Amino acid sequence: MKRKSELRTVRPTNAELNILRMLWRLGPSTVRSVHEELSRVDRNLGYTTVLKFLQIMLDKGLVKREDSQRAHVYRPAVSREQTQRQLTRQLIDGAFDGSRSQLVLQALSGADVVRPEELAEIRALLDRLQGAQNN
Amino acid sequence: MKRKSELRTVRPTNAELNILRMLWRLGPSTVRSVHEELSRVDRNLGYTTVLKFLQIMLDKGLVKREDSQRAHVYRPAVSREQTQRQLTRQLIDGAFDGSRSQLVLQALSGADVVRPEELAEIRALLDRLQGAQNN
DNA sequence: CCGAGTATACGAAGAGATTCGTTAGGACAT
DNA sequence: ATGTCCTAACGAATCTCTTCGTATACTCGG
Repeated sequence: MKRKSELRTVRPTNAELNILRMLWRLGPSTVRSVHEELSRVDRNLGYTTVLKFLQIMLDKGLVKREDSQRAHVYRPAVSREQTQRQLTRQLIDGAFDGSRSQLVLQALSGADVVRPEELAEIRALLDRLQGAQNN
Repeated sequence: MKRKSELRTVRPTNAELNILRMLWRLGPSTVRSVHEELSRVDRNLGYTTVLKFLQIMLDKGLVKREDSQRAHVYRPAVSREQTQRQLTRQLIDGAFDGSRSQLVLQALSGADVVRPEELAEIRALLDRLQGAQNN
């Protein structure tokens, strides 16, 4: 069976997200590479399990693959940012009644350390938002 | 069967989260009330489906119930804030490589409108964070 | 050519999530 | 007492997620 029509991007499951994280970090990779990397975190995770997931994800359109070589090479078909947006939106809708800023408050209030550059970046965004609203 | 030992709070599933949202909004409610409210959003959602979920959630420790009346009254056993913390942490770990501020940036950058009070609150938090780090 | 090693493909088991149909019991008006 | 209406309880079907075992096929050194 070939991949489905995918009008919208499919939400990755937890296990799929673990694999996507690796692909985003490693770039195009064989099943073996992904498996080895994942094994660092999760010992006893089978090779064929990872293979199966990549096949499923290919079918869902979450990854692409180059199969001209014997060992197929997989790469993400969705960007990290796109996925972050998607999941963040779902969290906001599901648990924060649609309020972005409530999520921001929640995330910040739990922080103990934030790098200065990030603080600055956040402030810059706030300034832009405020500017946009005052005009 | 009575509820399990629950050392840690169980992660609510999507469907369970929908019901929790209603309970947080409505306060203690009968199955019927919850069902009616949910029906506004999701037509064709069976009454016994909601009932079943509430029973499952009772078993998981996500809700409590008062069954002295014929129509049992359910209320949340987990707070909205607690659940928001839990889910936010999972999102941060799963999709943002553990970086809180990256989530904040993501959430803010998608925003078009943020209420002034919230902006102020966010700034206040930023100030506190910055102060804590400079000392 | 053959066997060891490494790949993919496939199917299926087991757990969890979601959704109801059906059953049975209480309340109450007739 | 009986039928109607509401309620909870239960079991089960279906779907999705997660994980492998097994089969099969390619590659390369001897």
